[in-house]
Amino acid sequence: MTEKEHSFNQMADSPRSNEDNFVNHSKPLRADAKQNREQILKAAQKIFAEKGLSIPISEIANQAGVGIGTIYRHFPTKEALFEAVNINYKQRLTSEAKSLMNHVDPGKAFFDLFSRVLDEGFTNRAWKDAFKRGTLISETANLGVLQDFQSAIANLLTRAQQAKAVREDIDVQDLNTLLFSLLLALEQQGDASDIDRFHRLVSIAIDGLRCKDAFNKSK
Amino acid sequence: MTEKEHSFNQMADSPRSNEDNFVNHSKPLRADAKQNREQILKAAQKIFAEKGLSIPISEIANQAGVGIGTIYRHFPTKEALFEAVNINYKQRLTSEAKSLMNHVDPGKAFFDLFSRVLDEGFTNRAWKDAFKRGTLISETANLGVLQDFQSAIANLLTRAQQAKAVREDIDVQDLNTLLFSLLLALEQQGDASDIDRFHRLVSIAIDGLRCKDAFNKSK
DNA sequence: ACATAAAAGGAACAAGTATTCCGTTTATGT
DNA sequence: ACATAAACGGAATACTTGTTCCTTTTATGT
Repeated sequence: MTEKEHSFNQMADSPRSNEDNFVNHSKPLRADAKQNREQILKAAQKIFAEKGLSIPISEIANQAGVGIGTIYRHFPTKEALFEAVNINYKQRLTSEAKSLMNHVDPGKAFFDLFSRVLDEGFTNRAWKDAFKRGTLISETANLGVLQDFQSAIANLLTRAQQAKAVREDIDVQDLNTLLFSLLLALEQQGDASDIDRFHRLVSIAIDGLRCKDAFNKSK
Repeated sequence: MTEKEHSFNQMADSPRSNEDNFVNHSKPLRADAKQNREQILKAAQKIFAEKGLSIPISEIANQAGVGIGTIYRHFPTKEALFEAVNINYKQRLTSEAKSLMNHVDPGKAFFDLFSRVLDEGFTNRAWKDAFKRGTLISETANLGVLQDFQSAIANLLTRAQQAKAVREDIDVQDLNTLLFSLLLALEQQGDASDIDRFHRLVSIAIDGLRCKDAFNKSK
């Protein structure tokens, strides 16, 4: 195994005390602390997007110009930091989805969102990894964001199906899995930057999703 | 990160001495050693297929009823063991591909192989992982097997394209990536056993791969 | 049976990295 | 300026898992 990839696992199984190990951002917050928090989020956003969930937390600390301890003061786990960063992407895409819900052409609206999600993933590794983990959001607190996202997609899918633009035998879960699989597709094979190949794959998926109406070629 | 998955990485960077640390299977081989070797391969085949490359080597040792040291006596690295197991799958599928090369219907031949590869991956996690790693085979010694496999697929693809059964803008690499992505698709989402969903995805891919001849719906 | 080289086994080691702990530094109100 | 709680930093800890090393066991030929 010559590969030099970073690890995915090994987050401690049961943190000994999550009590007040990190700031309970509910009331005050000292000036420098606030600034550091922002630096951490900015650094995390950048690095997670570039390298994905797998980079060591220490790199984010470096990039942010703070110590490891400081990160843990602000976020209880690496996971929590990851989510804090990713929730933005989700909200952005959700609002795009919502604005597409009233588009005159349900088919176009659907495929537009489909492409948007894929484009985001193509350039944003954090988004890919979030998809990869299944749980787009696990915090109970942010459950709403996930539900919004899912229901926006479901809505677009249903409308497109009713308009006979998308095959009717699939559900949101299928869609999710399909998106996921395409996002991961280019992770392998050396040049993950081959955008042409990526577009060809997306094109295959889109054609495959189209409603075949009546004229199905026999098997 | 509550997930309890096993690790993917962390194989030592540069083994200190691979000289004669393991048996140089070229001449003799004591009776018990031979038997153990087979036990190890059998166990590895089973466990890798079930759990993928990520299970700890110690589990294979347990399953095989031998010590860890014994495994390393036979195979220089975990990687080497994995390859020893996987080479079989590749040879099997390659011979299937070759026998399809003379099929009367190039389109059917192509899609049959396509499905076969996916079915194998659906039930065999080792195969999925092998795909995932990009390097289906890295040993120079076994390079031929990989080339056979690739060229068999390339042949089927080309014939299908010439017969206007498959869209012409894709190459073997695209195909590889597509297969890979579908194989990974179900790794996420709890029930990896949802064969119906899997078939729906494969169906989408197949429809997307079909040649659209002339009547392309406008965008 | 015996000698001996082959083989087995598994404790010890190496490495990567998330998380904790605690002594030191700093912002803030008085 | 000062006191003090808040925040910081990063070495130490914990834990996982591939690989090595060396002692003990065993097959095999005589």
